[in-house]
Amino acid sequence: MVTLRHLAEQLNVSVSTVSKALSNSEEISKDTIERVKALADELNYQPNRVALSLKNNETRTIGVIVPNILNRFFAKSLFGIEQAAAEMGYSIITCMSNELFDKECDSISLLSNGSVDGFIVAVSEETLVNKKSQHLQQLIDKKIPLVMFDRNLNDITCDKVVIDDYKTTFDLANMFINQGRECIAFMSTIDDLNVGILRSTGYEQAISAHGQQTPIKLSIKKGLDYQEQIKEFLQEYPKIDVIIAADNISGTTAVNVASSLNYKIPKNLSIIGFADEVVSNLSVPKLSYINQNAVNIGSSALRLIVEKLKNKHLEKPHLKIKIPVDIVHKGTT
Amino acid sequence: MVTLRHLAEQLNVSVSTVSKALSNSEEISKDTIERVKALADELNYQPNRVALSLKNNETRTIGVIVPNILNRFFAKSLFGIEQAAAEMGYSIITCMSNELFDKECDSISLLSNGSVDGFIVAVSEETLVNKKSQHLQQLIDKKIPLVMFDRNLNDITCDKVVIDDYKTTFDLANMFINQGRECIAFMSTIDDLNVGILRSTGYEQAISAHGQQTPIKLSIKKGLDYQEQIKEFLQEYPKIDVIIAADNISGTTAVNVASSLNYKIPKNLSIIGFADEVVSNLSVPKLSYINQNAVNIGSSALRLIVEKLKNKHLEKPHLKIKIPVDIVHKGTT
DNA sequence: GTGAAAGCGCTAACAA
DNA sequence: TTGTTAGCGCTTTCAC
Repeated sequence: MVTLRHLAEQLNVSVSTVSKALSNSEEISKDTIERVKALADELNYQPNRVALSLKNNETRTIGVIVPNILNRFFAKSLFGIEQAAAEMGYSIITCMSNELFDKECDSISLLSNGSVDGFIVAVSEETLVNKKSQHLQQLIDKKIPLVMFDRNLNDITCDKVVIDDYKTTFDLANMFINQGRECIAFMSTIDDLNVGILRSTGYEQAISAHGQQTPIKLSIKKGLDYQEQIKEFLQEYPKIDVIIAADNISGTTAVNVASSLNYKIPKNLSIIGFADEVVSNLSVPKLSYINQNAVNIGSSALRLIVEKLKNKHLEKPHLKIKIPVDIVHKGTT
Repeated sequence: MVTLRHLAEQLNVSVSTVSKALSNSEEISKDTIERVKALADELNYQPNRVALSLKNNETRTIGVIVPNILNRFFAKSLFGIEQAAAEMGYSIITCMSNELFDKECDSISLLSNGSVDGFIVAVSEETLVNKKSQHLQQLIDKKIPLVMFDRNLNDITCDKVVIDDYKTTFDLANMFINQGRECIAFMSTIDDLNVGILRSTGYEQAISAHGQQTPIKLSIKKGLDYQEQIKEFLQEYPKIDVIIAADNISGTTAVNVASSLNYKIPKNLSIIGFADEVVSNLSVPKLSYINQNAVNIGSSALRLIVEKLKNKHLEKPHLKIKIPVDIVHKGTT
């Protein structure tokens, strides 16, 4: 690695002269600046980032902790985070909790020793279900900036980026009611998560408020065959004419299962899920979907934390940003 | 942030005493060690990682550059990398090239200034197609360890982790030939990538060697509707009784399109794709698949680079690790 | 216009 | 047993 000292020695000047020359200091003669820059270019000098971090007490790196990158929503969020980070000259260190509280704690403590300037976190299922928050509270106590997204804890006071899960399914159910649909069902693989509960409640309250229908819900179990569970559900409630799927897998699966059972979609059965363009294309007909704009969620979270870092002296109030969702009608509504 | 100096001042000892005490040095009295550790615990002291990095000239961080994390294969690879890294006490800084050469270069130069100890890279489509390799050659010249996986360049001499793409489709085609299938087709969305070409060639040579059939290939175009393209292909070649899909989207799509056209799967039409359990479950019947063991590829790459870092003084020959694939028969074969 | 020195937080050789 | 010092690579204040 080429250092300032290498340059200084070769040019017979001092390290500080080289440093100043490279930053175009007025103190240094034009001639020296040129000589220094020429050699720096030639040797492909790059200032050591670690030394700069130590000196400036900032790493320009953000720690990102997500539960599971195989979940397309988190993959997209991470994509948004990285993209925004690259634009702003930041790097991201990514850790995956695998939905485990302990791994989440380990990751946070591994990084909260100066490795990163702040954190973006979506907590694990375990953390959420057991409402554990000490590890995040510790960050706040240490005054390390924190932004939570999607999976957030009410106990923790920090900036948050979310979608309005409740309102989304509430509106959706009402939309179908207004279309004259008579048996609107709901299915979910994420019944234990706050976002899952909010989506479920939104659906339920819309149906109940209407008064003519009762909520019909399938809570899909993780270990078992999804297709079988959906098939049995459809057979148990043959009157179902709408399915609202709360996650990004069951919607597509439902379309394909229902098709194989010769349902006419969307004539006799409408299906909508939380998904995106790519997932939508995996079913015939193509799944209509709620686009959560995960990329946007991620980039908003990143910009928010960089904002906080730049104004660390100010004690700004904490924001809760709600990213709007899009309803995209394809072949199943 | 609590530093050694804080501890030292509070305890009226020197910084070096504190440092030694915390590392259980024999030089320090039991009593002092206890007092130091007690205070360190109380104040939740954590050694500053940046300072350690500067001192030791190693960051215990690996730079990971992938083309596109929304591709499930890379998401899984990244998962494997992170998991192995966490086990070995390493962090990863992730950059996404979005299949662009320039972004890839930027990421590499952003990180090759001491930010990371080494790189794990799967190059972008652009890099691959244009065979650009200067940016990677620069790493090698600087003696920064590099491991490439999946998308690798022949020009670059470094450690590599891959699967045997050619042999996989070659064997697959022969399997179907031996089953008596008479019209084996191939489809791909990745015809421009080396892995795509290898898979295509494997298929083609197996078919040609057999002599009774001619290769039938569909090169799926990115901008256009996948389902339409597959539908037209099936209608153009109604005799097709096997589809080998080279990527992780077209297999599932093909099953669902063929089902909607009333093909009897797998009786009259077998389909197999490069996919995994989760993707397989998205079609009815469930897609049979080649599991590339992406997680394993990722963790192998990580372990390989850590190995290199630990033996940086040794000039070991470069390895090319071939990760075996699994064929998983589900409902479409 | 240039250089010496201090300091970011840490470790380790050396001194006391 | 404890402390002093130097140094990792950099910036910046202060001398010259």
